[in-house]
Amino acid sequence: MKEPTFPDSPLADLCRERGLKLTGQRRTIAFVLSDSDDHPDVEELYRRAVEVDPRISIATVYRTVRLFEENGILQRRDFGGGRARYEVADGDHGDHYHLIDADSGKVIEFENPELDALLDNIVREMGYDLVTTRLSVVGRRKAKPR
Amino acid sequence: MKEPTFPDSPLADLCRERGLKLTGQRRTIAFVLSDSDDHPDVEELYRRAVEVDPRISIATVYRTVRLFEENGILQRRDFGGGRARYEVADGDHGDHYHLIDADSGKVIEFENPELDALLDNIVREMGYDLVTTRLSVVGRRKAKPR
DNA sequence: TTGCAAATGATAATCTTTCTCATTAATAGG
DNA sequence: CCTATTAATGAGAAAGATTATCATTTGCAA
Repeated sequence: MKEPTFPDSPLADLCRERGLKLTGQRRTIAFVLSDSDDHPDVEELYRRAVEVDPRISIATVYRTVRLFEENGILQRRDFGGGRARYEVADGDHGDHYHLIDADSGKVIEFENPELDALLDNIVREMGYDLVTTRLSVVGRRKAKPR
Repeated sequence: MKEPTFPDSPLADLCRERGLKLTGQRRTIAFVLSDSDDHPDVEELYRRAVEVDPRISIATVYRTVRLFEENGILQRRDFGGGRARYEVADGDHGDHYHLIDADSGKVIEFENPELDALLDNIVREMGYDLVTTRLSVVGRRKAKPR
């Protein structure tokens, strides 16, 4: 059986750095994730992974995605629709947020330092340190963009 | 069989106002919801509803909760843990948000007009009208509150 | 009060995710 | 480089949450 060849992805390196065993499947999944700039669910990740290496099972995708989330490599998102979706975790810099088009369901990412700061403040004043922010706003395209 | 007697709740009125048929079960569920100030999941709602009127099935709770959500009476929340949780929808005034204790999982509600305004602004500048905000911040209690 | 469309109850079916367990593979040490 | 050990994987079963089915019941308008 032939091993598919592709370079180690940034996420694969991250995986090794965290002391996780870098198996072929994890290498593949990490590659696929590094290559994605959207928010795939597990089914979709599995589809993409199989393209790269058919010797992979959906159970492993579930396992890997969970492992990566526990290790801060991935973040799980819920945009409705019943299945969890994943994206590469933000670095130490600013978080990013999601605007969901109420009609099309399309997900638009945005950043906003002012929002970062305000949230940090609010949480601190309540006596907590901010760990994660899960924010998605649902919006409807304005009828008359001026 | 005896009908349980209790007054129409605010949510029951809302239900009628929206032109939804006010069945005994919906009246019961609305009552239970009006009486709750937490974020019960369907199982928990079912438990509370059965207390009031045992002639109710969990299927109906699922159906009602979905109906109420579609009609803007309830909002569905995801705090992790695999099941959807529900709360009475905010009025036209300010939204409210959730701080989740990272260690205990406890949900703490808060409001913040500044945050309302900022989100509204951000979304407007992206060409959208804000429909709903889903925000929960996960925080960890500070070790040394000064 | 009656008729009918809609809602309900009980349970089957579906969908997503996790678990089980026999097999396979990664890695440290020789 | 080879081997042993320990963890990861594959395939499918199982679990958990939610939705669908269909015969029966009920709200509500006429």
